[in-house]
Amino acid sequence: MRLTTKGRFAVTAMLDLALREANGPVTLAGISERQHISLSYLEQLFGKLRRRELVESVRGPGGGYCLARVPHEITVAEIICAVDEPLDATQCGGKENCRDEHRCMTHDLWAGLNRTIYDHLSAVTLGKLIDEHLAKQKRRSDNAALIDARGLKDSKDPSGVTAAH
Amino acid sequence: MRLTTKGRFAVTAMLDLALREANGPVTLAGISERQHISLSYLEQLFGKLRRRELVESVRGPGGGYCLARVPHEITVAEIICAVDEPLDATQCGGKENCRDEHRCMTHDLWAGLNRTIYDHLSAVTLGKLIDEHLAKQKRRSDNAALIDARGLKDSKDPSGVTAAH
DNA sequence: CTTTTAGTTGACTAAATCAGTAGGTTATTT
DNA sequence: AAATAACCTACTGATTTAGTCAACTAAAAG
Repeated sequence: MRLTTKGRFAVTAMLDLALREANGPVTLAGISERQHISLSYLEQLFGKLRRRELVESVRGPGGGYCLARVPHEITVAEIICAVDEPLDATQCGGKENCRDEHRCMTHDLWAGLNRTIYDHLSAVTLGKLIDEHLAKQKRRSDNAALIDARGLKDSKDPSGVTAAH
Repeated sequence: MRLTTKGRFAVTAMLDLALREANGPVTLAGISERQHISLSYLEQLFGKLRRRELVESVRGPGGGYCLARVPHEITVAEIICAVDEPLDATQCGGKENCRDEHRCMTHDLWAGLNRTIYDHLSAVTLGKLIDEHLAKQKRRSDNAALIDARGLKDSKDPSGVTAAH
């Protein structure tokens, strides 16, 4: 399992999608605007996410993407694996080539390490991230209500998921 | 924290070093041969490892590298961080640029994820890896002794850390 | 003192990946 | 028919990866 910005972009985009899909399909153009990720790059990422059946697409006007499963059944590990092409941790390239007496020393080492990281990221679902995000939202708005007791709210972005640069 | 083959090479090399340093300094040429990592690439990696004070060098004949600390005090996280240049997880580049109402959505997400992975890899020390490796060695040799009760041993590599391609 | 060993440094390279651009096509709604 | 938005391919510049090459310094052995 490899960890780069690519996977992070994908998780960010999926989180944006998850937070908004209640109102129907979410367009990539919208995600692109809110999260400041280029549209074409998103198209590439969502092509992979769709092929891995993490999202479903709806074409035409009013179309966009929806999650293919409920947020609590989509893990961060799945998202990252979908977009980051695999990394052959062992230089023997998987398992076949180690044909000396014992497998190359790093084999079990990396297999174990990969497992560890993968398990950890598998324990984190989109649903969990949403819950955390909303909890934070709530804390913030409670706080704001306390400080500014009058509450002059005219927010056009009630979900509060617009990226701040 | 980023995870690529570069960090894995470094950990592999450090493990080879740790398993052999009892007999004095270990040369990069030796590690190169055993683990099939190019000498020049190892030189680059060990330059960084030395600057981060994870290893110490001894020049001249009989020289090579030693661990700067005991194996149980060197973590996999340290090794990876030493060779992999850092990855600004949040596209706002750390913490300054998020100057809208709230920080960019991914900020806490990635900060938390980074922390998680880092903590996990910080819990794994070279010493631990050595113990696991030796335990595996022992199981294997016990097994071999059972199967081949005569024991025709003329191994030139008692440590058994030579990479199998 | 010379030679050999082995680390140290810097410049350079081919290949791969990252992030994005451009330009088109298909499907669906209005 | 026009507009929308997914889908697809090819291309690009920048960075990273993994590695080569060459010159240098420090220390030991002869």
